[in-house]
Amino acid sequence: MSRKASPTRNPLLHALPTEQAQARRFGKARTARSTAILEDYVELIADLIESTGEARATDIARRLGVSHPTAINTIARLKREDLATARPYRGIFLTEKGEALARRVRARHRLVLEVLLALGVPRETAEADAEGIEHHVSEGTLKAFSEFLKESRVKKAS
Amino acid sequence: MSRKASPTRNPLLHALPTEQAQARRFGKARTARSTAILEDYVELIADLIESTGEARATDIARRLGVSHPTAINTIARLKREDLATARPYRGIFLTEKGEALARRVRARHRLVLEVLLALGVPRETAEADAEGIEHHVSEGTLKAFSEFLKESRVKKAS
DNA sequence: ACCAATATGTAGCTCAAGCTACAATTGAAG
DNA sequence: CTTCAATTGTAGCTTGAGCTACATATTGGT
Repeated sequence: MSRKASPTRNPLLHALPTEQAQARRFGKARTARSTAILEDYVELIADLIESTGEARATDIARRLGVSHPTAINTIARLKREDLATARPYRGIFLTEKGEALARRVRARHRLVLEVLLALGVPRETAEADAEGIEHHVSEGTLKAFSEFLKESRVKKAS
Repeated sequence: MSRKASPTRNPLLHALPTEQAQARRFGKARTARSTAILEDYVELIADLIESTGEARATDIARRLGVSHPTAINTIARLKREDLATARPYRGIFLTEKGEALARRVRARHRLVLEVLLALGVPRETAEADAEGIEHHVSEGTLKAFSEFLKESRVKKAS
């Protein structure tokens, strides 16, 4: 095998991105993956507090479909990252930072869901896919999404 | 704290999904996250073989932005899952199963990218976000996406 | 034919996220 | 006020994905 530093051997058809560009993209995706779980928890905690008045570990675990120790471990990580607070046998609360993140995440989630629906994705499919997609939607894409929705609402109104 | 099995305490505003439904969705997202990496590797290997004639471990590592042992470990996982083959110091090849996955993944990737572009997302942003989003786009959503593209092409032609 | 650079492989670590099994605490109902 | 079911917490394991450091193999150039 060649020893040269990966010489792109071929002027090719649908050209690969440069190594650097591609590595940057994959890196972003990796970061998004690792924050996705924190975002899910924060969003869910906010939802639970808003709708039921409290966020309890078991409810979180059940809604995420994981065991309660898993939930507790991740909540510990939330505390480490200063996103949530919890004292033994009391409920879970969001810090200011956590609240701020929750607001951003929920707004993004709603927008992604609306776009999927506007594109004709069936409701249940859209709800499911949005759960995964949302974490990978950057500011730039969000912007385009809300523009698109604005337009498509105008069109519908006419 | 109550001992009752999470009684939804409140007839609420933008109602939470049921526990089961939500757990199902989060479960899907978790599965997607764990297969995302395999998909990335398979897609990249296919691209490398097509454009340079071979897929070498270092190139894969560099393009993913990870160390080469990480790449080698993951390639070992690909072998375990019967997606790729590799003999010591020879390049990496896809099995039939791997090729099939690569075809699906690349088609999905292209479609997601096109949709983002059609929605007005700037190219570089779209390329980056697609890398993360693609893994969470189900068949149903894909179908809607290709319908949408068909329509928007028709409109543009008029 | 050799040597040095590159590529590949191996060892051994960290961390996050999942799990099961068990212990401790709480609080509602009797 | 006791009891007991539910909740919460703890211990200890597995697996995947990342890393660094080191060892071995390959190969192009001299």
